[in-house]
Amino acid sequence: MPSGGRHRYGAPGGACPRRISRFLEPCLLLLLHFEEAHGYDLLEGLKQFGFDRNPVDSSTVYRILRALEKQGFVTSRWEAGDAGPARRLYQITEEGDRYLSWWTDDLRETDRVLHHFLRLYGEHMEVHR
Amino acid sequence: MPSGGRHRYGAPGGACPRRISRFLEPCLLLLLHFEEAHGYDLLEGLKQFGFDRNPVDSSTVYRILRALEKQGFVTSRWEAGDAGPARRLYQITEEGDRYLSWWTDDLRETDRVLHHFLRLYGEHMEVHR
DNA sequence: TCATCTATGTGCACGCTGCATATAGATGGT
DNA sequence: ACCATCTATATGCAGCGTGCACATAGATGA
Repeated sequence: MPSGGRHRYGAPGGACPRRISRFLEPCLLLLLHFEEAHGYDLLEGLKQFGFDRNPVDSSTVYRILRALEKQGFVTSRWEAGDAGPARRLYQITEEGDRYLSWWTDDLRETDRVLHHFLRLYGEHMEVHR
Repeated sequence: MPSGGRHRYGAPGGACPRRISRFLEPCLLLLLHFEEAHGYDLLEGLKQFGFDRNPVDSSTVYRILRALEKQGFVTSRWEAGDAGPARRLYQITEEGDRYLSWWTDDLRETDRVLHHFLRLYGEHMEVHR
């Protein structure tokens, strides 16, 4: 469920209903807080955040990284490839740290709302069949 | 934070980064599982789901309700207004019940992913300052 | 030479959603 | 009678996020 055809408003296909809007952004920042990395590897690191079932599109990742750089949340430098083509190595900035912290607070609020919904659903369904 | 100007990718303003994509849909279905209601009152009921800080736009609610009806997840009938204009009274269907159940499973998955992120963040930040 | 893998990027189209606006019956004040 | 206001539903438009198709290009191996 939803079983068959693709319909708007509530079917996997197109945008996934599961995903939190712009969730990729804090995930990338967290991964970069662990260690500097380049986009191609970040794609791997993202899998643990539920992006294995619903794989991430690489173009989206690169676009977010460029946007984050434009806003000063990360910096990048070209790394000459000893194996393979050149690649951007991304690094989080102090402002990026703060932005990640803000994002996390925001996600905690999302979590609260989500719990409210799930608790309400559970309590209600306990009674009504 | 984010402090000043409006920038894409991570600022309240425009779409709220907090919100789960299409979250209104399961909220409306849950409220309708409690009892039949019309759109204008559902706007009130939504406030408990974090839509008080970031108020819901009524047009969005009405559009979702019509879409849900089109797909057979809810039905509506006109109720002659003894006070005020006529209004649609919405009722969830059995298929709507199943759809809500599917949505809830999906939100539980979101919850797991969210917890993974928050736990990782917490553990990491415990060490690194 | 050519397919393939690594790595990054652009163009386009579609869905979700907020804002402005339209419609219209009912209510109440001047 | 007129007009503002509240209730209630709905449409048009525009912007953002994002997936898909495709482009680019260096390196590797058959």
